[in-house]
Amino acid sequence: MTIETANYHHGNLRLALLDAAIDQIKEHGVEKLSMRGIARIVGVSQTAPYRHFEDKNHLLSEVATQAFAELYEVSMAAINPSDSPINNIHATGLVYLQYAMNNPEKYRVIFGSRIQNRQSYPSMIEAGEKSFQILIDQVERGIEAGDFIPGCALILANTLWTQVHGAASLILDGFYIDRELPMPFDDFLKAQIMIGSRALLLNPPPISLNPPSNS
Amino acid sequence: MTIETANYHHGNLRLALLDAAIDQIKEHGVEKLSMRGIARIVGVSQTAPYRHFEDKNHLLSEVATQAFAELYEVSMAAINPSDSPINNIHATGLVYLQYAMNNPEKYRVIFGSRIQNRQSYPSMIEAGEKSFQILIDQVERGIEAGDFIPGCALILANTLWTQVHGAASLILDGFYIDRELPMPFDDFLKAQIMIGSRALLLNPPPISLNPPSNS
DNA sequence: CCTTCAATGTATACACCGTCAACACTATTT
DNA sequence: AAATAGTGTTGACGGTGTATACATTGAAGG
Repeated sequence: MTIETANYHHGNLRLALLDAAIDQIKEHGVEKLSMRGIARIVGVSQTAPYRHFEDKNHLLSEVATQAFAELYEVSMAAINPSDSPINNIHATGLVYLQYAMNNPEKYRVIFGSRIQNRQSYPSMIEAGEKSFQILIDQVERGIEAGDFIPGCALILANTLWTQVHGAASLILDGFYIDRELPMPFDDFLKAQIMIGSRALLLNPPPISLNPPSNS
Repeated sequence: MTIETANYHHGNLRLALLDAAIDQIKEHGVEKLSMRGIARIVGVSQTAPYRHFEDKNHLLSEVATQAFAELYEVSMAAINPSDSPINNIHATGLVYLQYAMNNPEKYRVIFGSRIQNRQSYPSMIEAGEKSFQILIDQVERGIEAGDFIPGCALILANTLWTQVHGAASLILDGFYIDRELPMPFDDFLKAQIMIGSRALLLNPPPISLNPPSNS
């Protein structure tokens, strides 16, 4: 209860450890995160974290859950219910990529293979599904409106997800650092999203890529 | 030269270490790979590997280069020069995904964040670019034939790559283990590829997803 | 042929890591 | 006031990547 117990009992070690972990991940990447390291930062003994997290994997799964929640927030904020599904998809795709680029190490925690046994962390999975549901909703709207390929919304939403996740991964893994692109990077991202989502349209408009895309 | 020097000098430690490393990666994943471990397997001292690989990162980059080469091989084998670009793209996409699923740990070495400073391993980068070039070539053919969106082949090829890489990542990271799909997994993969590549077509045919796709 | 030398191996050591077990302190409940 | 459950510490075990110094050897040059 008291903020300054100051001595033996930390007060809110659990939270402090999580914060320290996220900090370290942001700063030096998941690979460099260590249990002993965050204990040192928070100022407790090296085994204290184990009173609050069964092991490193459990800690990471909580970080991932939190990151998923953030991904959900930015995606949701990009949705405008009165706008068209395709526009909403463009918007969420863009903020998704921006989140990944602004939080590369957190994104890697979510999707990298650092966390094992994903299926045994249901609250993390759920947080991820919640974001995905945003996409499914928009796709369903598009199908109902007759704009998208009819059939299974889940499949279509999946192509969108894989598209944008693939782009995020490749970007974070440095595959575009040296490659010379024919347009500014930001336009490149938009073009990727536009093309990817074009696949969903029943009658996609003919487009060309040379003029830097005005829709 | 002699196969059985048997004692102090191993003969071809470098190769033996690489083999052991790939073996361990296949069996237990990159995360569990250790320099000491492969030294133990090969039967040399724990620091012997450092006579042949500057550090673990260099070793991994060689494994990745090798895996890229395999990816190139399977992709190239799926190309039939007399077939249409879109069909070739479908075919390479499928074998790409199959490679990823059959060699999950190797795929993770290539793309996971285990390897740092990618740009300082030019031969690895080159091996990757070579595979990517296959896609670019087919896209260029499609553009020239007037079937694909005109403009920049690199951008279009990239959407294909991100699509298929995103799918591979999500699959390997276990995101489809529990999700119930409306079709057999193999059809799911094909549907993803078909939809993704549909984005490139200037006048994509109207399709529906419910009948399990007969093209 | 013998010497020399670079290549390739080893032994030892340092500084980390995740995590277990035993013990110490403290807030809360009985 | 005593017991207990929660939270902290100390110390240890077995693992890791890698630097340093030393040993062995096959090949090259006198």
